[in-house]
Amino acid sequence: MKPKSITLDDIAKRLNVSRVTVSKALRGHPDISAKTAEQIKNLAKELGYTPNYMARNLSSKKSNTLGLVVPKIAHFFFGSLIEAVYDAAFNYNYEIILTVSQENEEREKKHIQTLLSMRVDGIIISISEFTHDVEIFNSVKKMGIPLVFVDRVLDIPGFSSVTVDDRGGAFKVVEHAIKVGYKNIGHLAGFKGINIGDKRRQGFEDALKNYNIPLNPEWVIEGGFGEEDGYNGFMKMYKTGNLPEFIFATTYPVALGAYAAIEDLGLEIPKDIDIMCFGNSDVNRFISPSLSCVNQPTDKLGKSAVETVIKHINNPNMEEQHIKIETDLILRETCMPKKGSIDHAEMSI
Amino acid sequence: MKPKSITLDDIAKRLNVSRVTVSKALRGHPDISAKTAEQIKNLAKELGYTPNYMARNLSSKKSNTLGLVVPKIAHFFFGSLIEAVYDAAFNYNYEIILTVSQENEEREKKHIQTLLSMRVDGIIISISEFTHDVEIFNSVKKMGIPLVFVDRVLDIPGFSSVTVDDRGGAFKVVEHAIKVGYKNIGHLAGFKGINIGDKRRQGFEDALKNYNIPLNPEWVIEGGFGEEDGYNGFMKMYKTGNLPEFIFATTYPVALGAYAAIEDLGLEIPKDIDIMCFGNSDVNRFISPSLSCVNQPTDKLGKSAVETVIKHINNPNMEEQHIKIETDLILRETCMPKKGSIDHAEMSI
DNA sequence: TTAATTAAAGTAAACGATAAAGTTCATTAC
DNA sequence: GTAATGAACTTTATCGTTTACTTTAATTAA
Repeated sequence: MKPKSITLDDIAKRLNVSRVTVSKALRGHPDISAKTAEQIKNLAKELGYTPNYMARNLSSKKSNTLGLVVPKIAHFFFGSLIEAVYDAAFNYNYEIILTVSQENEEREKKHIQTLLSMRVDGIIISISEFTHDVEIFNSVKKMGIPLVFVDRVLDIPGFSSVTVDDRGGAFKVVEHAIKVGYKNIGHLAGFKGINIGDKRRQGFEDALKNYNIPLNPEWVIEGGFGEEDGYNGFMKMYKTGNLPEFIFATTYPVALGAYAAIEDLGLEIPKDIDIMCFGNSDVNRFISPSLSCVNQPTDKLGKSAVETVIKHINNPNMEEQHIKIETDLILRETCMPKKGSIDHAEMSI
Repeated sequence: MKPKSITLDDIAKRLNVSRVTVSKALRGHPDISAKTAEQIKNLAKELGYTPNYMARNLSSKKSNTLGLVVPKIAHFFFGSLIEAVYDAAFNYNYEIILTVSQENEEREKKHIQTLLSMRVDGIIISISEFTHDVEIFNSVKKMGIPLVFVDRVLDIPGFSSVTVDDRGGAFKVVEHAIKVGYKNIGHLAGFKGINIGDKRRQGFEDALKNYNIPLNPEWVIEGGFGEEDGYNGFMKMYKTGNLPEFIFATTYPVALGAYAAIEDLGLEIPKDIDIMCFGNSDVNRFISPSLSCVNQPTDKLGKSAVETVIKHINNPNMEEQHIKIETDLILRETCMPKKGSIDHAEMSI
């Protein structure tokens, strides 16, 4: 039924050499003479030999594989991040095993277990919104598998991380709004207890403080990172009867939710309320008015994360590193000193 | 240095039973008494035993793993499709190995090779725009690994496929436009030689024929599936000095490119030119005017693809199946009989 | 000439599991 | 009372590689 696949032994027998000779030849080991190596390679190709990585990895105790855990895929930021990680891994000759937690701590835990069982050489993870349990990460450490956090990190010692400068990016946004002339500034904030929520809020507060602008607690709404959160958050703020002039949204879906609420309320951007957010996306460019934001360079994030795990793999004693990637503002039609139009020069994808 | 991980033998020795007893106990095999099984499970947990899938798979010749090959990730359609495949696989207890071809035939080939070497139990693939070489697919078949095409298929015998009804979906769009009252209808078409290009164009042509509307060849521009293609395609059409009233874009990025061109030309949608496209996205909802389209139900596509490979795996003699998923129109502000507004009820993500 | 070196293999063991085929002892059947 | 059955294990073989040693014969050094 299922055709038995060609093994090293099959090739060895036909050529009257040993299994090991074939193995070495195929891997370009210098032990083997050019002539023999060529014969072997030719026959391997002819027979359609396909190496069995399970056997190889079992024997060599190396899988050349990196595990990647993300909360979701169909999201601009994570989509780009994943793509960047794949690209970088490809260049270093590593395979990626991607798993998706769907923002679910249990599922995340299960995925990490699976990756460990697959004996990946290292793990890159962006944790779910709800991840608090540290235990699984300690098991990872116990097994001696390097793990690095990317973007969404858990603050536990012994692990490297690669993040964007969330605080700095948020600071930039609010500073920009202040320079544009706004004094009444609100924040649709993310959850507390996760770095992207905390640090962005911190940047928001720091910027206000830095420019001596009072913080109105009614203008800071804590919630999740999705569209509904933005919609509900804005509605909640509106119901206080007192809106700020400008809102800093903690993610772009939150901003989009706010857009929807604003339209439903018959308000106008930027006349009645202006807005910027953390994180770029397709929609930011195309929505009207196009949405200014602070950009997280996903390519750098992904590349750096891959490089960091690989360093840990090659040097098990390396100390933890905490890499911060700088953000940059992307200015579009919202929060503009003077009105412009969509900049088609930034067209991409 | 690297802590040696716990094996079945370690557990077996401590409990003075055989390795196999431990293996069976951990897998819930009925051979083992409840008492022994519990002891074993407890010790396994205590020691932090992590099964080694490489060894397991090598021995059992089953990996419980599906390979997935897609052209890109950071694209609404593929993002959703991937998520759907992961979800479905999760429910069937299969792991997914995702690889990304970046629309590159060579890379795609390499990835398939890797998946074969990993001994995945089956492969799901959406081919790149440029894939023509059939050879690699025949090697897959020779190895007896089931492969099913999803969305973008290669027309070769012996493989199952799951696609949306591209022709039918395109037909629906054009039919809708005709019913709205348009008679001068153009098409920003995709490449020939790939099903999504050919079938969508076919649906376009069929609809015109069906309603006795002449086809103006100047209004059919062939190109790729990206934003630039849409931009350039529209510009090309514009330069003929004769625009249709309505354009059917073969993908949503093509439509977005057209939007950009239309704005650059100082034209207005839908007054000067109306438009719909094949494929939904976030941006479709948020762009102004919001973009009507025919939706590809990615959840059904993904689920069906997974189910089909698994059927092949469990029944190696099963004949090829060609599953077509029906599409549905999503009507927004473009190509509307009467003007409406963004329907926030369809908010998601 | 003889010992040391080297190139090109080969041999044996190990990697960590599972599958298939025993073994043992207590029950049950008749 | 003896054979058949079944529960609960054990033994042995195998999966397809790689790793770490050997071996062999030829080459080089002194």
